[in-house]
This record gives sequence, C-alpha cells and structure tokens, in this order.
Amino acid sequence: MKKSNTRIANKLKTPAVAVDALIFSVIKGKLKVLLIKIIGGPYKNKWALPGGLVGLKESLEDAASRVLSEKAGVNEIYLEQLATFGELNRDVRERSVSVAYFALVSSESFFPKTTEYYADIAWHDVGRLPEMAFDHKKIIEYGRERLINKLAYSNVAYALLPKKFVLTELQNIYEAVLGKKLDKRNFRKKVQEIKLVKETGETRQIGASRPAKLYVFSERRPRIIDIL
Amino acid sequence: MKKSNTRIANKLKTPAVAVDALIFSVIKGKLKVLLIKIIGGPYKNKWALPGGLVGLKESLEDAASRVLSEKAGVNEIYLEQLATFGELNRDVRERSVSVAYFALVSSESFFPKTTEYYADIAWHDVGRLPEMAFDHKKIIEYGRERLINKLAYSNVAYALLPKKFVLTELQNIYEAVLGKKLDKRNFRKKVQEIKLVKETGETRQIGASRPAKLYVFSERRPRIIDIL
DNA sequence: CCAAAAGTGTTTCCAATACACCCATGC
DNA sequence: GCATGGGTGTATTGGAAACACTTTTGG
Repeated sequence: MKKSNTRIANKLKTPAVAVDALIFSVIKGKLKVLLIKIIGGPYKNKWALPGGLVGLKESLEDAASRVLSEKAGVNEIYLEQLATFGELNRDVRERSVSVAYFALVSSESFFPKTTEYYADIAWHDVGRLPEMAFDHKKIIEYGRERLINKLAYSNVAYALLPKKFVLTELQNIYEAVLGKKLDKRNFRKKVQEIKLVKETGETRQIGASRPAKLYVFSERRPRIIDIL
Repeated sequence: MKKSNTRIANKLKTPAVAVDALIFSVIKGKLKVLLIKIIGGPYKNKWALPGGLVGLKESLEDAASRVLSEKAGVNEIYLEQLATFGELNRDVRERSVSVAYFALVSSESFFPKTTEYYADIAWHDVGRLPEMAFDHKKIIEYGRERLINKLAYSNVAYALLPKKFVLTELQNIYEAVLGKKLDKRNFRKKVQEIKLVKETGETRQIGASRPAKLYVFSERRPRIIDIL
C-alpha cells in the first residue's frame, strides 16, 4: 500500500526489483538445480540462479517467464512464486529485493546451453552446491522444502516427467526429492487409487527385462490431492 | 539476480516496492482482518490493508514491522511473509509490487485507533469485505487460505490468543478460521496428546457455570506439528 | 536357464471419527 | 433445583505401513 498522494509526488526511492528462477529437475535419480556462472563484477565466477530485473511494463510472473526463456531457454513449464528476499546486504552492488520463482522441468525436455551472458550454465546437485553469489543458497534451500511439501499434497510431479512415463520413473522422482526410499507396492497402490495417473495401453522396454506399462498423468495442471 | 554490471550502470527502472500487512484476529467467533479507509486520491474512501513503501535502508521484514507499528499500533506479533503481488494494473497511480505480510494478533492485545493518515480503521469480517482498493481483496483471500493451512500443521494459534486461555476459546479459534464445528472431545484429546498446550493450575469462571481450567501454549514460537 | 526390472495382495496397527452423559457453580 | 458451560471415555472404521514372491523378456 502506498496511500497518500504526497508519497508518490515525493517519489520516495525503493529497492530495485528482480526475479530469480529456481529451476528444478530430477536427473539420474538426483534432484538438480540449474545455475549460471557469473562473468564479471564482484561476483565474478560465482554461481547464481538465472535472474533479471523486472521492467515497468511486465508483471512479476511475466518477468519470471521471460528470464526462464531468455536466460535458460526454458518454455512451458510449471512456474509458481516462491518468496521474496529482501535483506539489506543480499547484493553488494545495490539495494534490491528478489522475487524468487520456482520452476519444474522434465530433464528430457531441454538441455542448458551457455550463452554470451554467462561463463557457464549447468545442473547442480542440490545436495552439493558450489560457492554461490547473493543469498541464492538460502533461496535454493527454501525452494527445496517447498518442493518436498508440494509433492506430498499435489500432482506437480507431472512437471518433472515427460508426458509418458513408467511408474518406476515416477517413484524415482519422489525418492530423489524426498531423499528416501519408498515401498514399491504401497506407492503403486496409492497413485492408482487416487487416480493420479492412468494407463496408456502402451508399454516400453529397456534392456532385457519385462516391458513396463506407460502411464500419463490424469491431469497435467496443478491439482491438490494427498499422496504421501 | 541482476548479473552484468552494465545493468546497474544503466539504472534500469523497476517497480516501486511496498509492503502490505494482513492482520488477522478472531473476535467474537469471527475471523477478522484489520483495514484502513483511505483519505484521498483515486482510492478515496475505499478500504485497504495498512501498508507503505519500503525504504532503501530497511529490510522487507523491518518495513513490515514498521508499518504494523506505525499504521496499526501493533507490536510483538506473529509475522511472516505471505506473497508478492505484482500485476501491472494493481495500483493505478504508479507501477508497484507489494510484498504482503501475514500477521496474527490476539483481539485482547490491542484496539485499533484512527490516525491522521486514514479516514477510519476497523476490523472487518473476512466473509463480508467492503469495497476495497488495489488488489487487496485477492491478498486477503490468499492469506485466509494460508491461515487455514497453518492452523492445521502448526501451533500458530498461540498468536491469536492471550497467554492464558481456556480450551473452548482455543476451539473457537479453530472453528472460526476453518468455518466448521469440531467435536469437543476429539479436539481436547488431540491438543493434549500432542502437547500443544499445558495446564496452568489456574481456573477462570464466567457467569454461573463451572470454572474452566486455564491453559498456556507449550511453546509460543512457530513450530510444525499435525493438529487436524 | 539366468539376469533384470515389472508387477502384484494381505495383514497389522494406529489414528481419526462418532457419539452422550455427568460435573461444578450461581442464582 | 435449574440453567450454564466445563469436562470426560469407548467403540468403530479406514488408511498407512510392513512385507516377498511371480512374471516377462533378452541373451
């Protein structure tokens, strides 16, 4: 709220507004986050979340989508706001607040490419983060907790998988995020019981073993339902 | 994130940053929110959440505490960030983003007073909101959902009650927020079982009925635990 | 016939729910 | 003695968790 008009006339200075994108994926059974390596300035060679300032003519969510697309080459993914970080010393260069967004992608859906803006871009294991710029380590930790919670009471796992998948892959997503093994029978019973997924009729075979049934999510949009 | 230094040199303009305070309390069995009535400008005589711009030398949380104290006379209460709202048209006067904070107070702990800055200040029933400025109706609805969830998996109810209280009052808090009746025996069994509260040994009597035991919360700081 | 991953049911246990009467007090 | 709110226990049910073997395929 900014209530009296004098406030506006005064043009009281407020912090700069940025968005940061926390892009999660599960790759080879590990929870990963996409990071870029900063080229210059006081944070040179430090890793950071892809981000950018918010323009006057774009909403926060639009800014987050833009950053995702421009800086990481990611489109059409699950995106939601995580939280806003605004400690005084979070950026040594200028006072800023950052609205962190939380994104989920299927590892099959894209491969990061380095751009001219960054020294590097890569998936990092959330359990073993490199030295990071700003307060980004804190943001990632916060996001991870959110992800753990969301898996338990929503169907967002769909965003971490390709359209068609086998139940073992779905279970691997859960195990990677939660960091613990789940019982195969109970897991399968549950996801079918609550109609989280449905059979496609197709199967897929990898190597010399019994072909697995391919499933799709019953609904590929956020939905609240108890899973764990 | 704002990565390359040229960004900073350019001083790219970003939206103004404000904080809004969503102050909830349960009064006479109803969930209420504290609103102020705007004195002038395009939103004259509309109701809104207490709020204000964020200074360059204060963190977001400090700004929220300041607003709470200056604009609503509230101190020492439960405060957490809710979400940040940044649609293009949320404020007709200038482009702004608002970081909404979520506060809980005991209705005994303070009584709102009108200040020179506002035409009025009052508790409003969350179920019957007046016409409101900005996107504040949306913020309140969002906050209410957060509150419902938090009551279910945390002990934040302590912030809605005075230090000592009787179990019926605690149950009333839950019923007012959830909007449904709970079973008295099951409710009491549960809150004692999980050690949410403990007896003080004192009692309190109102009118001509059996005196009720006074309880306190085992812990008056946020704690995660399953209640419902 | 062996290796590799897929698939499948039953039992046990605990927590959530439903439910109705007696108690202490003031007037 | 009656009106008012305070306080208490048990039986039932449903979901969570534990648990091991058979199936299908390729080589």
